[in-house]
Amino acid sequence: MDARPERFVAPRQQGRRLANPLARKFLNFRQLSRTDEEALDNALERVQRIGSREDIVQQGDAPRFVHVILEGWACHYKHLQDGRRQITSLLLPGDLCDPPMFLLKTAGQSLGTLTAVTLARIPAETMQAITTQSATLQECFWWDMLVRSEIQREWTVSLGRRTATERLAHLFCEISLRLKSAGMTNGVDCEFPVTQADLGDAMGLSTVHVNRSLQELRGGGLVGLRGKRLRIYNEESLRALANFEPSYLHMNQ
Amino acid sequence: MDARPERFVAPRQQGRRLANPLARKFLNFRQLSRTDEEALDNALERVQRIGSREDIVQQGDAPRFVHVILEGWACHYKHLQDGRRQITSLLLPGDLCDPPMFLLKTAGQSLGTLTAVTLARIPAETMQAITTQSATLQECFWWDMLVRSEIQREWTVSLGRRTATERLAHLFCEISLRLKSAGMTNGVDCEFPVTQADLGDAMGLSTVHVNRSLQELRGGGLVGLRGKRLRIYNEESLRALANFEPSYLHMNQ
DNA sequence: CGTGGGCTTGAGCGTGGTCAAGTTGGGTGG
DNA sequence: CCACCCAACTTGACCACGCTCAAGCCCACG
Repeated sequence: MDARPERFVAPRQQGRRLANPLARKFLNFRQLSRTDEEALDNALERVQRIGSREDIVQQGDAPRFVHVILEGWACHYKHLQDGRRQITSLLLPGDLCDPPMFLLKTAGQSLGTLTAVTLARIPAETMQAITTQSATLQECFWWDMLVRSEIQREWTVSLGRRTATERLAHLFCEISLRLKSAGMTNGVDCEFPVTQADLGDAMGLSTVHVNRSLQELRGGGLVGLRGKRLRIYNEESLRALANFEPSYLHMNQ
Repeated sequence: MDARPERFVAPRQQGRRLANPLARKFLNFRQLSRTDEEALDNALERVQRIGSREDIVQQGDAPRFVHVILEGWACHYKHLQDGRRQITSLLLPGDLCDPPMFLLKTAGQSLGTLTAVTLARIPAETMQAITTQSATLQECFWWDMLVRSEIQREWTVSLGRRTATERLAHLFCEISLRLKSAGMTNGVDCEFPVTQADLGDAMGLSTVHVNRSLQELRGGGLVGLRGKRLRIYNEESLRALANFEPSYLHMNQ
């Protein structure tokens, strides 16, 4: 795990200030004052790179930071003792990994990377500080938490009541939209660096069945998934198949 | 829906102040000052009674209140258009139904009762007020949200990777503990006013299969479930079967 | 050029679903 | 207090979605 501490510097582009990925996400909910934005920039510290398939937080650890993904994908997961694994959430660039978890004494689930990841973190005290200083930021963190919770609920619906193909279709719709809000796709073509085994662990399916369901989606001309890229050929049909209602993601309020 | 507005009055018992169910729950996390406790008592307003199987909030509604269950059971759920239903969470006495959801423009899922329910509510403005006035209360609400989120994650694990019997066993362990923390059971015998159909909708199973799995648990001498009461005969085996690790509920920190 | 991780395919099986018919029992009205 | 009724529960027969095991394939990487 080659960590190399350095302060986060929000990239600037074409003269226009490009918000850091977290600020960018919050903009879906609220305008941020210059002060808020700076507070947020300063809060992110110790940018570090972590390899693929490594743990950032392990089950039982005492949480001391809020992590933010800058690049790469990660996930929360849990192992049962006989080896079964369930991925409970997927974390994309710009995502907060563990909103004020340090209010809890121990992390309930592990947080691991799916690809190489660049991440920043906010120490508990900083979190406390910026959150008491700015009511807006406080609401932003709440908002983020509420949205993740909606996503989690929707996963519950998928795992409980959707068929294998529906689940995958629904997940593709969700991820595509989330990446779009992070400015990482035009909605047609995006990175999707997740193995079929991972997909299975996320959607409660076996690898084999993921593969076959994927073929069904491909066969219907709905999506393409090759070489870590997802292509959505027919978004309308995909959404119809998945019964996808984007409102739960609460984008562009 | 016979609503009869009245202010919430915390019951007193044997000289010792008995906290309102919300305060009581928060005590799992933090001591509350007298001021905090009073603020909380005053925040709860318009106690009302709602019949069984009615909606408190419907999908798409604009949230304006945080509801607190005083008596009875409720649930969040979602219908798919072909009639499939998934219950995404179970709400017990003392539970907050929708933490600061009014930060979101619309409710993603419906909130309905499973039994007759007595509930109080906190208006958005009050929520704002008590939360800015007391850092402790603010943390309490965060804590509650984080715990619900852990529960939600554990459901994801159940639906994704546990067998039917394991799911039910795990749920029984969870509910029993949650009721215990609400002071509503000694850990052996508790109310369980949920039909097998509801259980199926919660755990992603058909009613028929719930029934058969239940018989398996009964046959093993682990639990009894009759007449809206749950009896846990052999907690140890039940937990072992379910692979139940109570830490995710973060009780008695 | 070789190797291993990830993907694909096939065959057989099992958990859990569906459909349909009873049975039980709590709650209501006579 | 009993009779009735309907919702909830139970059982059986059959079926299918998705799992397991096993083998082979592809291709990115060293």
